[in-house]
Amino acid sequence: MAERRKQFPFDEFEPKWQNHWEENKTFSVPNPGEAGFDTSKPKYYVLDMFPYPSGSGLHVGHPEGYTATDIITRYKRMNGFNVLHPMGWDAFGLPAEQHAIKTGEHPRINTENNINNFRRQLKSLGFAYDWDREVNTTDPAYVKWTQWIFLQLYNSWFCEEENKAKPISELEAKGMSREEIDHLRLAYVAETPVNWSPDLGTVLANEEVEEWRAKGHTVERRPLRQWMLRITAYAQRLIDELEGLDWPNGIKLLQTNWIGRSEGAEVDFTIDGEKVTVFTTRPDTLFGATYMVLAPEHPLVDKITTDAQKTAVEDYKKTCAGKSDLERTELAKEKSGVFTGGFAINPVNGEKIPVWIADYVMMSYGTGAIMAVPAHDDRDNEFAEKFGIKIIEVVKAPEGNEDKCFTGNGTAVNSGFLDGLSTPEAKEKIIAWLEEKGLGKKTVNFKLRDWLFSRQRYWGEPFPIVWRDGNHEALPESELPLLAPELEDYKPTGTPEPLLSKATEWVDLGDGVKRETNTMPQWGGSCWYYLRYCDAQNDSAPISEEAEQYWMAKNGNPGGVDLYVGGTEHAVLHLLYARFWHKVLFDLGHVSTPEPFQKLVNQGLIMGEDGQKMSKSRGNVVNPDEVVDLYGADSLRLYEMFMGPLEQVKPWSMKGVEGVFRFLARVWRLVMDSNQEGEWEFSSRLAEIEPDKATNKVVHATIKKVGDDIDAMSFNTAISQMMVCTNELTKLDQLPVSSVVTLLHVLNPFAPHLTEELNAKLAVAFDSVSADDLDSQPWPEFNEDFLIEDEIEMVIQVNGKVRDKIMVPNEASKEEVEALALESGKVQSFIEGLTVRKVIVVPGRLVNIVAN
RNA sequence: GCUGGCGUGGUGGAAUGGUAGACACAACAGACUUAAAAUCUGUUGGCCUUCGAGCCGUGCGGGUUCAAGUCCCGCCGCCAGUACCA
Repeated sequence: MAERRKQFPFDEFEPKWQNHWEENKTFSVPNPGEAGFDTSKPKYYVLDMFPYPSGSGLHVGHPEGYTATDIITRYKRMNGFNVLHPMGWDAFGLPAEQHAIKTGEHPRINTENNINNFRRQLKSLGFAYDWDREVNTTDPAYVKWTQWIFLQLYNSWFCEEENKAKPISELEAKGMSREEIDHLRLAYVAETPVNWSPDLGTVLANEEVEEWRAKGHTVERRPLRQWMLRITAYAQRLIDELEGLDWPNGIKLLQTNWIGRSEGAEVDFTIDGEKVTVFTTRPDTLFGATYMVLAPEHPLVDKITTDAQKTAVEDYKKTCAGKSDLERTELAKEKSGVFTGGFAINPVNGEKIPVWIADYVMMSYGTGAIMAVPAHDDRDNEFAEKFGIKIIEVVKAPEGNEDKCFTGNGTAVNSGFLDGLSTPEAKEKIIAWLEEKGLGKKTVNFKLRDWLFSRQRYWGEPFPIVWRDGNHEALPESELPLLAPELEDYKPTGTPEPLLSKATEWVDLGDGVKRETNTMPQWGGSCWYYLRYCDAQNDSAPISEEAEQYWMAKNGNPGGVDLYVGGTEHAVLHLLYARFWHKVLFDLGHVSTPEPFQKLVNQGLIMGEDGQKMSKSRGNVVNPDEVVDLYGADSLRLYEMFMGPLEQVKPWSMKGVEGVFRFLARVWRLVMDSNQEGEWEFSSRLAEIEPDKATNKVVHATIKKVGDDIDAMSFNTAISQMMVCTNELTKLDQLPVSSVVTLLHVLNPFAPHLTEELNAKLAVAFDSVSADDLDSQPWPEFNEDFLIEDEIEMVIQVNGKVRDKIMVPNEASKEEVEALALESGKVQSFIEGLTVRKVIVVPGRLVNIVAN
């Protein structure tokens, strides 16, 4: 480690101010009805995506978003808002369970240790969190309400007519049977194929598979009985209600595509008198369907396969079943399939077309059967060419299109009564025709699948469910939280039997009643933590009505949280799941907004100095503790904001940290100098004098720009303006105290320790300086008058090229400016012999003389 | 393949259609110092120069405009996400 050269004593005053904030609970904010709550202030809710407290501690990527929200928090406080800015821990998770398997120690212990380390690190950065509202998803008091919300889902169904969730009790009142009701619940049990890892002892979400495989674990595909959440019921609302949110377009698009709405039609074909329904987005190409493909798992396959094809079909089905979805796509370079021997009848023209099975058709989407139109679908085209199936053109491409297989909109041909119609017209007409004949109907399909919600882990919320006579039953609210019992060992069972099944006493309730042994995934706790922060200590409800209505108030927008900052990795998972839960809670009347997060900002990844993604194996990971030790928390905060735009991916540079460190040292030296003995004393340049014009100008321009830039979350440019201001002040022989204090004010949200320290020192020596902490004082106002200059420099262009610069009086009219410009000697030499055609004057900026 | 995003000095980056390169890093030169560090000052896109200036320059090729890094069209490259979704 390099020798520390202390240019200012950050290692003394940073811990001092952190203790001061902690002791005074400076950043704790009361709820409505509590002592000290100021009803006159508007609210502002600034939220960070809470971290998983991993064993390796904070990464420099964490403080990037956290510093951004911290600046906003401090700035909004200074502008008169009640600001809610909390932090907590997404603490369930596989790593803690892995640790438990290795050591036999309860995962809670490891989790607590990691949380303590994370909390210490965050506090060492001086963030303005309200630590009284700290939330931990593994805390029994929190688990209780996660399970309570699950029961809300369990006890609800989705009413299609009203397009919202409603209580199950309504169905019971109608006299519906238990079986009918169980088919409608938002939380239900179903047998589905899942990613099962025997050595991890759990199923994994699709997106988790790669990560664990890379670490050497095996993952296989097998059908299991699982808890599912009916997120598909909300598919349309999850798309439509993105509309009013202030989110990056890319994220909205990602969610929209993930949900994957496609409009089309279901069309009924017949095979040996048996009806087969296909889904297509291009019903207008029905005349071009030259074969049909069924998914290998399609229930009709066995029925229609002829004896001659039986062996081939059976073999093909076996090959497909042995492949995971992943392998199925990895090996997807070449189309494969087998003819069943059966023929389907095309309802539009009575033609007999061969029926194939192929793995490019998925049982899980649409109807698991397609009509193949090789002339106008790339996949069908590839397949037909490989197997020599007829290709009939039924859409004429627009003039000039040379595509081998045209998939766009054109004009219908070879299509009987559709001929001559444009694609949209043809779609409409054929759908009307099918509906009239009872051969099909307009349909909407979504890619989104219901959410597989159970895991076989230990370290997760147990389901508050018991089984009696083969039926599931909810635990009464009074029995929550239901906590997992301690286990002798946490080793996986090796079978898909959940780990909790080892706790036989806990599971077996007598009389044949048994507990559900699956646990919830980590997403459960993170789906509603932003609500819990509003009322973190409440033990009679997840959140009180009053707290919800204040902190999650709409203020004219659909979302309750005013600003949510975090990484893009949660674009479709957490952000979709949380929206879904929120909508259910909204439908049931527990929350007052249809959306949880109004404004979303994604911070960009911080790369290593080598431009590669930071990773232990590359050895390019930067530890924030080390940076704080060498340069202080303010330097780390400031550097992360100065690197570039928040949303952008950018590489770390220790030299860059030194740069902002030098800047903070310059600010320090505005106030403090070191004397012969090396002790700090007040700078002799400081004086309680009126700033001159130039000083006022730069200081007030800084107030304005920093405020505007914080609003726009353009922190890097705000910092550069403060650097400009500091450089100007450094040049002065006599330094007005008021100007220095103003600079400290605007710098405070960025570098709170240094600025509070200097302000406190100045307050002792100068009567004009308030002894109050900067964070409790209002944001300084700028005076527009100071920004106006008597003379402004204007650029003179001839034919768009800069030829001269002149000073003109501020109040000069366009005509006067034009005259002055034309008088310029340099301009004269460039327009000599030319005719001036036009003169454009942009007030305060430039003059462009057009001549030829 | 598809969908997004992005291409500006040696580097990170700045620029309501209006002076391209703010601010910072690195580099070089100088001041201070016995010396180094720290600090301060200056230079730093390229070409050319008679030292006044001039010419070129924001991935490439076109276009719109008095004026384009910025808007439009067509390419090329990089990054991210996604993948047989009918």
